[in-house]
Amino acid sequence: MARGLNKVMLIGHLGNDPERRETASGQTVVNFTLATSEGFKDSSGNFQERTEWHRIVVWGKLADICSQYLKKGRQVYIEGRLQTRSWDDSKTGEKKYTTEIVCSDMQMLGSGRDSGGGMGDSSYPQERQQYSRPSRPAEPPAGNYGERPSSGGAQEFEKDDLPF
Amino acid sequence: MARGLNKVMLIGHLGNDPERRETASGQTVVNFTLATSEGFKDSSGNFQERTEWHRIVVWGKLADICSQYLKKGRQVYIEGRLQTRSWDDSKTGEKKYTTEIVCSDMQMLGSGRDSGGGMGDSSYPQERQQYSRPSRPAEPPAGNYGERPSSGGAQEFEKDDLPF
Amino acid sequence: MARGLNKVMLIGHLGNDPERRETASGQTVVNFTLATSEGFKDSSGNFQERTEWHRIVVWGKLADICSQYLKKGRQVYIEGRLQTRSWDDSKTGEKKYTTEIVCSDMQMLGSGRDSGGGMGDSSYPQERQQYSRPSRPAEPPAGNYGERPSSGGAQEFEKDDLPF
Amino acid sequence: MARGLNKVMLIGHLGNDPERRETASGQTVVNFTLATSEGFKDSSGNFQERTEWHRIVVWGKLADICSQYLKKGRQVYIEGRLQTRSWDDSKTGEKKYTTEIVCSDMQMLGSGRDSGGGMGDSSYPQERQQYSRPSRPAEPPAGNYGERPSSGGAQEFEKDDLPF
DNA sequence: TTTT
DNA sequence: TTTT
Repeated sequence: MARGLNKVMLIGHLGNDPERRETASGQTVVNFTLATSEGFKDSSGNFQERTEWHRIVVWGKLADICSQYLKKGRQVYIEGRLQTRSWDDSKTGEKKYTTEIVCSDMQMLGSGRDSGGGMGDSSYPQERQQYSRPSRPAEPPAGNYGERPSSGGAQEFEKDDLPF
Repeated sequence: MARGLNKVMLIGHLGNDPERRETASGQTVVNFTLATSEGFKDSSGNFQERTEWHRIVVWGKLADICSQYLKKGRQVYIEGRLQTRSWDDSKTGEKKYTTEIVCSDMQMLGSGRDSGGGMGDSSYPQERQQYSRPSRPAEPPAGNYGERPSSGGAQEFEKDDLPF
Repeated sequence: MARGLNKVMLIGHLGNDPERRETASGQTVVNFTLATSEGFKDSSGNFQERTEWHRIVVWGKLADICSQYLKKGRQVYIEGRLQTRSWDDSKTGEKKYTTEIVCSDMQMLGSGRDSGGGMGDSSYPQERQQYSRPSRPAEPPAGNYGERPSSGGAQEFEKDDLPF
Repeated sequence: MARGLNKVMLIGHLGNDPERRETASGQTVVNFTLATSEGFKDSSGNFQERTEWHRIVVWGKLADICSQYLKKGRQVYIEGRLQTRSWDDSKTGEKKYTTEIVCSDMQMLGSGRDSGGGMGDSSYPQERQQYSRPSRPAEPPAGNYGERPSSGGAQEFEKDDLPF
C-alpha cells in the first residue's frame, strides 16, 4: 500500500563534523550525529535536561552541502524519514539493528557566528536555499509567475471576493 | 535569507469536489476546501467539536491526481506551505487577503469505501504513491540499491558493529 | 468527527516585538508576525527569495514567555494550528477573514547573540523549556468563549480592520 | 540548553494488537508496531514499495485509549518523539540499542470499518479526541524514573533481545 | 559527541 | 515588518 507518512523533524546540534564518503556508484553519502535536548520536570519537580542522539544520513547534492557547511556544534533543522537497517554482526553472528534519519531537508539555524567549529567562517553557500532535495517549493507555473500582484497563486483566483 | 521553514500538515475531509482549472501557460491547478475537526473541553467541561476550514491549492501533476481521485467527503493527509495572497476588491477598492495551503504532498486515507461522494469508485491510481511532488523519497544511490540486505543505506555502513 | 490534524511548523524571524494584551478574563494574549523565507529558481533559472508573513497568536503562560524573551528580528521555531477568524468590518459592513497560527510551542533558535533587538540581553528564562502549553488544543480563554462571533480569538482583535 | 525539536509523524497500519502492561508504579504502557509504506521508482524506473516498521510506545491515558480502540491492521496517525534505549544483552553481554517512538498524539484514520482485525467493532471512544497527552515531553512514569538504566521506557522492556 |  |  502506498498511503503512508514517515516523517521526522529535528532541531539540534551536530555532535561531530559530517563524515563524507562516496559509494561505488559515485553517490555522496554524509553521516553525522545530532543531539536534541529538551527540558522536563522530574518527579521531584526539578528541571532536568534530556538529550537524545540521532544518526543522520544524507545522500546526493544535499550531502555535499552538509559536508561543506556543517560543523560540529552547528545548530540545524533536519527533516527526513526513519529507516531501520539490520546487519549480521560478524563477531557474534547476531542480527543487529540501527535506526537512522535519512535526511531530505536541512536548514542551518542561527547566524554564521554560532557555527561551532567555525573560524574562517565562510559559512554560507553562495546560492542559498538549494539546501533541499528537488522537493518542497511547489513552484507555481512559470508562465504567469511574473504577473501575479502578490505572492500567491494564479490570477484567476483574484477575482474572488470571498475566501471560500 | 533562505533559511526558513513553512510547513502545514493537515488530516481532514474534503468539503467539496476538487475544482480543476488550467492556467494560460497550461499548468493544472486544483482547489478544494478541507475540514479539520478537533474536540476540546469547553469552560463547563463539556466536549465540543471545533471545525476549521482550509483552502487547498495544488499545482501540476499532483493537481491532476487530486482532480482524478479525490471527492467531497474523502479523508486525506495534506502537506504544504502557507501562502497569503492579497488583491484589490473591485467593488470596494479595499485590499483583501486570503490564506491558502499550497499542497506539496497528499495521501488518501482510509479505504476507498470511505470515499464520501464516491460511486463508480475506482478510487486508486494504478501507479500508487506518485502522489507527492518530486520530493520526499530521498532515494539511495541507484548503483548499489539492489545489493542492500535490508531496507537501509549503502553497504559500507553494514560493516559497523555499533550504531554510533 | 474528532479525527483530524491541523498543524503548522514555522522557522522564521519576528517582524516586530510581541504585542501583549490581557483579555477581560485575565488571560494573556501575545501577537507578532513571523517572516519565513525560502529561495527558489524563477522561470529564468535565477535564484529568488520569497518571504511569507504569518500572524502568530499565543495564549497563556507561553504568551508571557514570548512577551518576555522574544524581540523583533529573533529567529524562532513556532508550532501551532491554523485558525481563520471572521468579523464584520465596521466601515464597509463586509465580512472579513484573517488566518492566524495559534501557537502551542515555541523554541528560540540561535544563540542569544542573534536576538535582534537585543541589548541588555538576559535572553533566557531561568526555567528553560517550559515553552510549551499544557496541550494541543490551545484553548482560547474560558471567560469569553461563548461570546466569540466566529471560531477565533478574543473580541479585542476584531476591532482591527487589516490582517497585519 | 533546552531548545530543540524531536518530532516524528507517522501514518501507517498496526502490525499487531497493542500489548498493554502496567509498571510497578501503576502506569499503563502500550506497545505496538506500525508499518509505513511508500512507493518509489527503482533504478530501472519500476515502481517498488518500501515498508518501514516502527516501534511505538504509549504511556498513561493515551495508552489506555490505544489499548482499547486499536487493533492489528488499523490505520492511524502517530505523533511522538524518537528515543533510543540501550541495554546489556544478558546472553552475549553486548550493549544493544533500540529506537522507539514515544507517542504523544494518536488519531484513528478511516472509518471504523477499516479496522483490520476488528469485529465487535465499537471502534470509537465516547469522549472523542482526548487522544493527546497533557503535553509534549511524554514524560515516563514518575515512580520508576530513577531506576531506568538508560533513557528509555520501563525495565520490563529490557529483557527483550530483539527490537521487534 | 552537541548546545545553553 | 524579519533575516542573510
